[in-house]
Amino acid sequence: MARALAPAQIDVSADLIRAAGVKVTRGRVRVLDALHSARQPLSHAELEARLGDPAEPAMDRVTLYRILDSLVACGLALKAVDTRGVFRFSAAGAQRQHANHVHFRCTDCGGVFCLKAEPPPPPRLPRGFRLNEVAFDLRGTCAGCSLREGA
Amino acid sequence: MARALAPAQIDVSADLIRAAGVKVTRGRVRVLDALHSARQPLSHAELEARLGDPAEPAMDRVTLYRILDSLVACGLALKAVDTRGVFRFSAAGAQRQHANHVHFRCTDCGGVFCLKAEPPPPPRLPRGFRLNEVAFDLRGTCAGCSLREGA
DNA sequence: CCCGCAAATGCAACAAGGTTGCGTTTACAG
DNA sequence: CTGTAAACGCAACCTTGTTGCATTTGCGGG
Ligand SMILES: [Mn+2]
Ligand SMILES: [Mn+2]
Ligand SMILES: [Zn+2]
Ligand SMILES: [Zn+2]
Repeated sequence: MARALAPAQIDVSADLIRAAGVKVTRGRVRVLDALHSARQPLSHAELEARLGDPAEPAMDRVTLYRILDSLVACGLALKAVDTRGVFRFSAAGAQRQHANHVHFRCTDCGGVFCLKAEPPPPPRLPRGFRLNEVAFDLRGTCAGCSLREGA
Repeated sequence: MARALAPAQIDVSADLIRAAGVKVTRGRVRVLDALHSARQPLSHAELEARLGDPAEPAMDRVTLYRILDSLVACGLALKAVDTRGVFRFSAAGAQRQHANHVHFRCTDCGGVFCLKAEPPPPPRLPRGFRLNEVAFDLRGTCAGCSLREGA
């Protein structure tokens, strides 16, 4: 009861996981759902907080690490290190939606913020070079961290 | 005795440190020397190993962290995170020259190419955000790799 | 529907990298 | 030379991430 989800919408994550050839577990589905509904790459700690569903029995810290590793291994998630040296995870496929705008990376908390502006056109490349991706990243301190530390 | 150093060469690090407006200590001089003579950015662990001078009393782990922080704070060293999430330090001045132009990173061979173009002006930031650094990186395959693989 | 087994999970212990608190020592301005 | 703020050494602590092992679970095959 109280399970009001659009039938066409449920189990998208489960299907992806099955298609990737690994076991479909409650944990993997929850984590992949969280990654899909996130607007920026999430750290292990942020995921743990976001997964705090009172109904669910709160998954183990190590299990979350292993789930993330398995999602990366089968190509469903991407892993990258942030400015603080902490790993952040994002749903694969979601990265293309971040291709066309600028990102701000807080050197203090490691947070990633999507800005509205789109990246400027790339300069002319030397002969023979093939462009694949443009990364226009701004680094500094976010509003929260600036406040907290900024005297 | 046994102190055979070219007179013009000695104390360059000490002078830099003094000019930066912080106290000149044996530890800071040793670390800045090590950073200057390194060919790549060094991690805390690598520095600790490299500083294993039997004559000196082997500086404390925490002190090394604090020395590195102080060198970064006064602009004599740069701190960056590597792909494993570990901080690496380098003498400033070496990289300063790469601050004001665009880079192309070959995803195939890992090479970094400096382009002539300077990075475009950053977009307006949300309220409270403080900008420190702008990175405009292009990713793709360089001329050599494009040729070799480009069938 | 049930079984068996590999894969996944939970828990405890561990490890590396980094930070904090505090008493002692040291650089250096006056 | 002296006083003092800054730097140092040491112990304890924290966060992020990993490993070993016993228990549970997804799921293919009967
Ligand atoms: Mn984005
Ligand atoms: Mn350059
Ligand atoms: Zn921040
Ligand atoms: Zn290349």
